Amino acid sequence: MGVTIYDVAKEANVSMATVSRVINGNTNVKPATRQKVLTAIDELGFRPNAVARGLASRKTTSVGVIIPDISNLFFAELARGIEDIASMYKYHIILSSSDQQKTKELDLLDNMLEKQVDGVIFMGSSVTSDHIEAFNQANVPVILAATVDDTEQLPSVNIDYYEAMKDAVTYLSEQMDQEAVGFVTSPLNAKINDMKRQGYVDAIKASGLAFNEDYIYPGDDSYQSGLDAANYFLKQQHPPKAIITSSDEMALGVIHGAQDHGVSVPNELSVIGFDNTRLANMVRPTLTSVLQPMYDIGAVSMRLLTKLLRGEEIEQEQVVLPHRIVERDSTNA
Amino acid sequence: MGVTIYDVAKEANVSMATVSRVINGNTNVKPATRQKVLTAIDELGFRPNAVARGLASRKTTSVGVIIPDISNLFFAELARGIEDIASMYKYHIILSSSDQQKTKELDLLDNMLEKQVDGVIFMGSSVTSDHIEAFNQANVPVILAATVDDTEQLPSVNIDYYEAMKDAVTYLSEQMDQEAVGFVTSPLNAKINDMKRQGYVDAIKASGLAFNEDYIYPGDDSYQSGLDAANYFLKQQHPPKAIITSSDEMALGVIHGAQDHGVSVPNELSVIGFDNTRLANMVRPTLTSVLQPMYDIGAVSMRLLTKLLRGEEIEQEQVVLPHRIVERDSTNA
DNA sequence: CTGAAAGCGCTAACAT
DNA sequence: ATGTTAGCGCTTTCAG
Repeated sequence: MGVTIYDVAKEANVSMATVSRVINGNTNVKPATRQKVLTAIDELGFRPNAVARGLASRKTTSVGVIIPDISNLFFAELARGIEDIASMYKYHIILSSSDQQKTKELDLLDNMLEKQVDGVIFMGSSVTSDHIEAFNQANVPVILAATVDDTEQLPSVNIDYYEAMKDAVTYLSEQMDQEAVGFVTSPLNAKINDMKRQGYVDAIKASGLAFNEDYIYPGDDSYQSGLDAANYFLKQQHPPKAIITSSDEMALGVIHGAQDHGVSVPNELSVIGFDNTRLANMVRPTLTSVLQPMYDIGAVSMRLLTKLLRGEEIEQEQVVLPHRIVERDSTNA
Repeated sequence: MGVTIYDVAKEANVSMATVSRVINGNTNVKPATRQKVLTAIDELGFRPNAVARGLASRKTTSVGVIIPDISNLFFAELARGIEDIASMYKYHIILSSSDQQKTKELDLLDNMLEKQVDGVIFMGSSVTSDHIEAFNQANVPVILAATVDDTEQLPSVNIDYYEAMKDAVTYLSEQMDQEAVGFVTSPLNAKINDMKRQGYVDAIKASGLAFNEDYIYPGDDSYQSGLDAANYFLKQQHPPKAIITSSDEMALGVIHGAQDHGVSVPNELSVIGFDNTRLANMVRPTLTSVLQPMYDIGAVSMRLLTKLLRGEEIEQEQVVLPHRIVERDSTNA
């Protein structure tokens, strides 16, 4: 624009320091002076230059968000949670999609650090030692959202994927009496997928069933791979009587795939999704799903970051949010 | 971090000006010198401070994106288009959701301008004169994406909503012989909704049908309002034989609502959605929909912005992208 | 091809 | 309560 703090100072007959105090809400300003300055600001249409402020104060009030794919419903919801809390605390979001590519993730981090973000929220497929090193080098807090790191060195917000999956399988097997349960995995987050898989295996065994590798289908998180999974399972000699998927979108695929095979859900096949996105209500039969509070994960991550940024007390750096099964019509209650 | 251009200069035995030249790719540097500097940068782990750069150069290589709601599939897709092109041109995105609230939109714009964004992409419900004024005051280019402004004062990227809706209704009435067509509106963008509505009315009249206000149901863009719309229409004495909605999500609602009433789609009722989101494939019957290229709208908007920013030649500031009807199983072809 | 010096617009001691 | 004075880390003339 051109109008600076200096112009305002002249207009209001004060020093630039006083103007600075006013725009920063410093209390040490006589009300009359403040008013004079405010008037001048208004008349001149002064807008403080956040870049200059950032340089002088070494704080930018902006945080970087690295997300696998903003067009994915799951992450978009999470992003919204981050955003709402960020704006509540007057932070801005610099948002970039990484497509889960490690190089891109690291590059984005670097770019964001160049922009002097005050902190970073990271969502990604896996946290390698390269990641950890980069995060440590960052000199600003980094928080993992819906992303697991074995070493637990970084603050993070997640649900207990192992228990969640175990609960889901148990829920299913309780109503089915020793019937096979299929599992459609997702490559989205390597570690999380491992935890889910382990939960699945343990629950299967706990319910007295034999674990069978054939009952695991590697999905890619898309609707189409749900369709494919249904096809895969239903062509087996002893198809599972229930299928649990790693995401709702794949669950819809499974349901429709089953219906295409003339298999009725939930009578002949129970299906349970994961995440409890809005999709769960947008299918017939409606989808039973493991609720993962995406919005909350985002919101809590951002809240945690603000605490770190303001030096507030942190009780727990590894936050585990509750999950639960939301029963709908794709399973027999 | 602490390591500055000055440290690098000392380490490489050159002046900071030379270091600056190297990191800016200025050609006027002897290869040997460049190499020395590069080595020093590497050894010291120097990371240029984009904030300082921004202050000195008056360019931040970041653009503001004001979006109604990032968790909405439609906008998320659009955002992805923006992002991909932005990252291709080395721009960063500052992203904020406005929930279509005018005050919030204007506030966000202001904040982004304080951050000295080089340009803005705006998506919103309506462009009032206050908006126009604010945009003009901005001193950086503002582009409307999937957002219509009557006055055509601002560069924008859209489809022809009027024609698109007209096409959809014509498509429907051609296969139905004088049957009524219902329309579920959306409040998302006031002006766009008007255009769609006008397209609907004109097409109805053109096909020799009488226009009937009862055949328009005011939706709110949610799945639930699609359900409600189906309920509303099917309880009428002469229910429409086809329904066109302003979004795919509402169309799913209509389909399921109809099925709940025992009405078969498409045999007894044709349904056509709008936007052709991924949702269109995730329902049975699959949904015929008017394709609106969200990703492209985002991508083209961002590309247009980069042109404006680099002073490149612009042929047309009001870009109208093509639409078309994607036929699936919710209508009788 | 390289260096010196003057800012960019603001914050943050330090004075007064 | 208010003013003065250094920078923040970099770009950008202007010299040479």
